[in-house]
Amino acid sequence: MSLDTSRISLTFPDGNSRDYAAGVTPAEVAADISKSLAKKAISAKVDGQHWDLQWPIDADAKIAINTMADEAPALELIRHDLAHVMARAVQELWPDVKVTIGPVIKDGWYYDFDREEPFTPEDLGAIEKKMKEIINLRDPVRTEVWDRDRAIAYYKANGENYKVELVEAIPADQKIRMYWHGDWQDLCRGPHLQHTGQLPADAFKLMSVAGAYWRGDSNRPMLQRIYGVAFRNRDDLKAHLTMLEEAAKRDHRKLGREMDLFHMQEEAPGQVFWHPNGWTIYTTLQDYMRRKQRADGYVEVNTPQVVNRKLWEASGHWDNYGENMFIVEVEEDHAREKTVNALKPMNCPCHVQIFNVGTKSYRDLPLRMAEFGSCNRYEPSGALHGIMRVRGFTQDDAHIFCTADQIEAESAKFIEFLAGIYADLGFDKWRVKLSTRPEKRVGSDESWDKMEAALANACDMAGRPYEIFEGEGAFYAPKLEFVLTDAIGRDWQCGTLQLDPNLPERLDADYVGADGERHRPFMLHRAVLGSFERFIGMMIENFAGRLPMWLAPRQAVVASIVSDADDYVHEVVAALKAAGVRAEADIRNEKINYKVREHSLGKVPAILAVGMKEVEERTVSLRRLGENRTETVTLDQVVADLAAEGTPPDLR
RNA sequence: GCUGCUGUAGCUCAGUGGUAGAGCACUCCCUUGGUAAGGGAGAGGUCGACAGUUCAAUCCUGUCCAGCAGCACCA
Repeated sequence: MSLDTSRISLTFPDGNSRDYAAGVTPAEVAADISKSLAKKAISAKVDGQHWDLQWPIDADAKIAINTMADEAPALELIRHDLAHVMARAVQELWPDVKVTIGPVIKDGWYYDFDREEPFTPEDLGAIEKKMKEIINLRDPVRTEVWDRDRAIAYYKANGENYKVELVEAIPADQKIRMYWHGDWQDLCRGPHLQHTGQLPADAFKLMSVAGAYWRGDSNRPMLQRIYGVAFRNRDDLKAHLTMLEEAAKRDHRKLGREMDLFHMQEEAPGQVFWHPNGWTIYTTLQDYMRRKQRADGYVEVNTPQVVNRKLWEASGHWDNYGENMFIVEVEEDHAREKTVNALKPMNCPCHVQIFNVGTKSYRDLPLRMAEFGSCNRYEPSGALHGIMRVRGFTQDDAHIFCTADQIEAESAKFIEFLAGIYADLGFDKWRVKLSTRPEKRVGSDESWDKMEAALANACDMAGRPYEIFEGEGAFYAPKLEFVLTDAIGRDWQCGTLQLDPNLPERLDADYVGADGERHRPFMLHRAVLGSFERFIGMMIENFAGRLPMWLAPRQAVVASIVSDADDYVHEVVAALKAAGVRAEADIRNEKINYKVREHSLGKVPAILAVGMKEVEERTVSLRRLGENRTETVTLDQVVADLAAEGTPPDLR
């Protein structure tokens, strides 16, 4: 601690410290250490904060000088400064374009522009070229702190209305930093590189252009957003582009076609035509879920698809979600008015109807009511995506009717149930999000305290850490969401556990308590997979089509090498089928190479080739998907092995 | 829903103001081949739908439908 306020002490990562005049910049500190460091430096870490090399340091601090070797700050600065460089390139090419915002995102950045003409792919090439020119200029970066009025006046004079709005939105206690490289100016809090020449001209790429609302608000103007990706060097960029190609190869829409799982067509947008192969996956998964649910104390029900609007009015869906419901109107000659129904968008109101039949006792609770409920929602056209976001789908839905006291134990029980299923399905990376009370809500703070605590405690009981998402809960109650991470690192929110004191109230559900009085039950909405359509789509991409044997629609193909082996092929198929293996014969007049290629592309886990040698020895030549070696196995052995591997995990 | 792009054979894609082509898949023939495409022949299309411009539209214009990317949405 230096006593003289004009002197400060900076401590380096190695523990040594040096004194400097207050207001020293990291650039000066770096220069003080070595000439080469001064040149290589890109930014600093000052008391844990990412610090521009030009920002003065006014008090004692820990300091570390960053170079391109420090991955996180390097990528941050590269992507950030490329956003500025891109904005400058655009304005140099088209001076009338207005700039807005350009943040760093995963793998890169974007920048939103206001321009009448749409950007074309050719424009992106021209912008990239201009960006490289700007990088080569090695223009130093300069920042200044301005006062608000000056910044507003400046942007007004330049006609940059979006920037005016941004400046006005900056909280009064925050500095307004103005940024330049060359003569080009932007509003930016930084930090930044020393000069544009520090940017890797060969390690970025402009990817796409798309519309985006100003400030994310669909009532405001639509801007044009250009996306870019950037890395520290060319190899990293190439690796990223290769990864994108790999992800494209996993696309469930492409694999769905190649594996003959399903198709979709214009006449039924957002709805799936399941083919035999795809439906096998679906029913296999559903059978598994049904067994798991039964074992966990659920009863299964089934409820109507077409339900009169009266029920949706009572549940509140008609008012709140009417626009997203499929309406079915029926004209009846004898009726005074036409009957208006809606296809059910969710199952809960129907489940309450079942609950409401007869008088329920506290002894009936908790009542776990499950349905593989077919739902239809009129999703906005732009939201549809393969079988992942559809208008007709089936949830692995259930509602647990319980008392307030039972919420915690039921929630914990559900988390364990879900954990077992994710493990069976091959997902070991998943996390829990706890969404808490939003600003607009109903119910007292005490009741929110209790509900949030119940969910948090349930996570603790199940031994699962959770992240809190403040204000993300529904207006009536908090919820848990279960997010799993797939094989290529993408997150999918699948499971959910939503508390609900609201719907039992609206639909007047009650039970008789031990005290002989009527009480309102709580409802827990819960799902593990979410929807079968989405979950299967996600699994196809996760496994790149190579589903675990028990879920693979075609588990084995027995292929003849010569037609004299055909009879034996049929015998092998029959033996496999008898053992419960989904097996097919391929005795087409084609070479074995051709058959192997076709079934490999079809992602069949086991190809059993049979020639005269196998016929004589009563063996098969087994080739597993993804391997290019083969193995000779006796018929009995291969039947036993494939049957065992094809057994669902809960039946092993 | 919004912005942009796209829509030609089952799939992937060429192409033209004078009503169309390739490869693969499909059917048939030859071939019986030992682990990722053997050879030949044939069949297959209201060029997304509807209007308009034109002597003539798959091609140009408009509207609609669907798909793709992003945004917004996701009870």
